[in-house]
Amino acid sequence: MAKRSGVLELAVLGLLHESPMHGYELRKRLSSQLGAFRALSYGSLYPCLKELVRQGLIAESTDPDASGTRRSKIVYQLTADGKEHFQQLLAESGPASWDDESFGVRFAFFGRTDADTRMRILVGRRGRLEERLDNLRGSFSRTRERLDDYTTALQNHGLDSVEREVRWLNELIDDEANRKQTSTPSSSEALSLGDTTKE
Amino acid sequence: MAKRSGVLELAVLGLLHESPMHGYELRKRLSSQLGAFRALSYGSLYPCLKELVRQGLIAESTDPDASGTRRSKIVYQLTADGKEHFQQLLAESGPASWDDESFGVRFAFFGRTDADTRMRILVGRRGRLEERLDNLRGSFSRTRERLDDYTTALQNHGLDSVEREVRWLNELIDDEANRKQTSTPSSSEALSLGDTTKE
DNA sequence: GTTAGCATGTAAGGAGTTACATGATTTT
DNA sequence: AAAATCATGTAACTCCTTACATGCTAAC
Repeated sequence: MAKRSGVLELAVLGLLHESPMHGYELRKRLSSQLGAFRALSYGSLYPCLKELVRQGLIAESTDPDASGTRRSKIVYQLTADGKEHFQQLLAESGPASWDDESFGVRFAFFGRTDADTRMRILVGRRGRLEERLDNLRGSFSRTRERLDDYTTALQNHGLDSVEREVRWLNELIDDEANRKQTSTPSSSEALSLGDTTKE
Repeated sequence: MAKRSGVLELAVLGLLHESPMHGYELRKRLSSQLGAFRALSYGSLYPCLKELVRQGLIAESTDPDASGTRRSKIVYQLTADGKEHFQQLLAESGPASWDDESFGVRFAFFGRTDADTRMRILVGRRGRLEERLDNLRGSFSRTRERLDDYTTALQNHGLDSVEREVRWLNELIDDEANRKQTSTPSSSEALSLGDTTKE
C-alpha cells in the first residue's frame, strides 16, 4: 500500500512548501539545499511523487510558463492537505528524528517547527551522539584491543567528528534556551548568541 | 543468486582475517571496530555468512573451546579461497571505494593493502569530497538562495565537516608519500597517523 | 527461578538503485 | 545537425530492516 513513510516524503513536502517545482529541480535541491539524498535516483523520486499525488498531498499541473508550445513539464505543488500533513510530520520528535539521515532534513525545516519540538530533536540528537561516543571510548579502553595504526586513526577521526557535532549541538541548544527566555522579564542572564569560540 | 557484493562481505572477511569468530561477536566488531554498520541486524548478517560459506570463502565449525557440553556456537573462519578473495577485493580502488560507507571499511584494512592502492583510495576519496565542497560552495554563491538561518547553519556545519575530512586526508596522503620515499629496508617508522593538527 | 544478555535463525517487506526507455530544449 | 542537458518514467533487483521464533548461559 506504499506507505512511503520515509524522510524523502518529508523533504519533498518541505521543499514544495517553499515553491512549486518539477521533479528534476526537486532532485537538485534535495542534495544542494538539504544535503541529504546526495544522488537520489529518478527511479526513487518519481514513484514517490506519484504516491504523494495519489494521497492528495501534492497536485501536479502542467507548466503554464510557456504558452501552448511546451510539452508536459509537470509542476508539483502542495495541497492544503499536504501542508497540514507536513506540519504533522514536523511535530514528530521521536527517536526516528535523531537518525543521521532524518536529523539533517528535520533541522533544515526548523524554521517552520515549533520551539518545543526543535528542542526535543536537538537534545535527542545529542543523546544519540553521546551514546556513540560512549561506545567509541568504551571499546577504546575496554580491552585496549590491539588495533593497527590505520584502524586507530579511523576511530580517532570518527571520535573527533562526533565530538564536534556535539559541541555544535550544544551551541544550538544554548541559543534555543536563550531565545525562549528572552521573552520573560526576569531571566537570569544573556548568553552570547551567534557564532562562538573557536579554538 | 545472492551476489552479496557489498561492503559487508569485505568487512566480514576482513574481521575474520584477524581471528575466527561467531556471528554475534562479528556484529559487535562491525560497529565498534569498523564504525560501519552501526546496528546491523542479524537478519542481514546471518544470511550473509551463510552465503559466504556457500561460496567457500569462510568455513563454519562448532566451537571446541568447551568440551562436549556446549551447544552449537558456530565459529567462522577464513578459508584459503577467502583470504585470496579478500586480497582481490582489497586491491580494487575504483569509485566505489570512495563512497562514505565503503571508504571507512577499506581504510580500516589499509594495514593489509598495498601502498599504491592506499594512495589511489585516499586521493580518490579526497576528490570525491572536493566535488562535494564545490557543490556546497557553488550553491551558496550561485543565486544567494534566500535560505533561512537554520538551513544556512546546517550547510555551514556540513561544509566544515567536509573541509575537516579533506585536511585529514591531506595529512594521510603526505604520510603515505613520505613513507614511500623513506622505504629503505632499515627503518621501521612510527608514523603519526591520526589527528595531528589542532588549531 | 527469573531476568538479562548471549546466540542463531527466517519470512515479509521497505527504501532505494541500476538499467532501460523516451522525448524536449539548449548549446556548440 | 550533433551533443549536452533537461525532463519523465518503468521493471527488476539489491540490500537491509522488522518482526517473529527459538534456545542457551550467567548473574541476581
